[in-house]
Amino acid sequence: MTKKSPAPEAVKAWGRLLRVSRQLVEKTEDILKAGGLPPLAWYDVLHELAEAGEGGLRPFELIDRVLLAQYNVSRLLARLEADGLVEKLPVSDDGRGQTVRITPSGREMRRRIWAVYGAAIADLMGDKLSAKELEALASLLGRLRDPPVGD
Amino acid sequence: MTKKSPAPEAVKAWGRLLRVSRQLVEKTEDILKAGGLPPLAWYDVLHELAEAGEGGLRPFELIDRVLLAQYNVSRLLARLEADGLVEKLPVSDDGRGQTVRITPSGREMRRRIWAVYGAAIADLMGDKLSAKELEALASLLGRLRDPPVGD
DNA sequence: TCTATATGGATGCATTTGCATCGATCGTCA
DNA sequence: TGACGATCGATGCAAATGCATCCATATAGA
Repeated sequence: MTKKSPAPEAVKAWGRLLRVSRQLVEKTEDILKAGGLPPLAWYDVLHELAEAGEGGLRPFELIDRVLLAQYNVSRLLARLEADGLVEKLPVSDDGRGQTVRITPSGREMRRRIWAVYGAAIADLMGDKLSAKELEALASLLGRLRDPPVGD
Repeated sequence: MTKKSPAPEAVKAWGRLLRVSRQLVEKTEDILKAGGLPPLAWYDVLHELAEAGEGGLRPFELIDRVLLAQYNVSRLLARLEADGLVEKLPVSDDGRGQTVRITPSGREMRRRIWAVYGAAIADLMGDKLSAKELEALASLLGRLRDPPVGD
C-alpha cells in the first residue's frame, strides 16, 4: 500500500497548529504557576464538574470530556479530592462506580483560576484576532475535530 | 488592577484550538507508536538537523526551533546520540558548547518517520480542508504566534 | 444458576518531565 | 590581568505520565 503525501498547505497549517498551541499552553501554564494556581487540567475538570451540577459526573464521563487517559483522570481526581475540591460519592445502581461532585471550595478555586485563565485567553487570543476571525478559526478547527463539528 | 474578561468567540476558539491540537497529536503519536517509530519530538529534532546540513546546530539553537525546554533538549539529544542518529562535535570557538549533526542513520530514520507522519498529516488535515482553507487557517494561527508571522 | 466476558476504576513499575542547581567556559569591565 | 556576571549544557531529585495489570462488579449466555 502506498502512503499518502500531504499537501504543502496542509504541512504548513499543521506546523503552525502544533507550535501555536504549544506556545499558548506553555504561556498559560506559566501564568497560572506564577499566580500560585494549579495547572490547566485542574481547571478543565473543575469546569466540567461545575457544569454538571449537583448530580456530578462519573469518572468515565469525564474522560471523553477532558480528553485525558483513564489513569490520568483517576489520579487527577485523587489529587483534587485530597485538596477538598471534589468529593466522591458511591453510586447506587453500579457498585463499581462512583460519582464525582465539585465542592464549594472547588467552585471557588475554579473562579480563582478563571480570573487568571480568562485574562490569558483575552490577551493571547482575544486581542489578536477580531470576533469574525475568531469565529472563522473556530469553524475551521471544528472541521478537524473527530467527529467534525459545525458552526 | 482589573482582570480582562475574554470575548465568547475567543473562548470558543481557544477551546477548539487546545482540544483539536491535543487530539491530533495524540492520534499521530499512536500511529507512530503502532509503526514502531519514535515520538514526534524525535522527528522535529531530526528535521531541524537535516535542514541545518553538515554544519549542524548548537543545542541552544535547537531549543527555540523545536520549542522544548533546555533540559529536554539535552536529554533528547543524549537519546538520539545513543541510538546513533546524531553525533556531537566539539566546537572550536566555544569551549562550553558542541555542535550536533545528524548522521546518515539519522537521515534514514527521519525518512521512515516522515512516511508515516506525512500520511497522518494528509489524513488528519489535508483531507478535511481545502487548500484555501488550510491557508486561511495557517494565516490565522500565524497571527497568534509570538512573534506574529504574516503570509 | 453458573461461568465467561466486559466494564469501571485503581495502582506498581518504568520512563519522561519539571525544577533547581551545578560545573565549566565566555565576555566584560576595572 | 583578575574578578564577576552571563551563558552553555548536564544532572539529581521529585512529580507526572504511560503501560500493563489488577480487583471488583456487572452483564450475557449456556
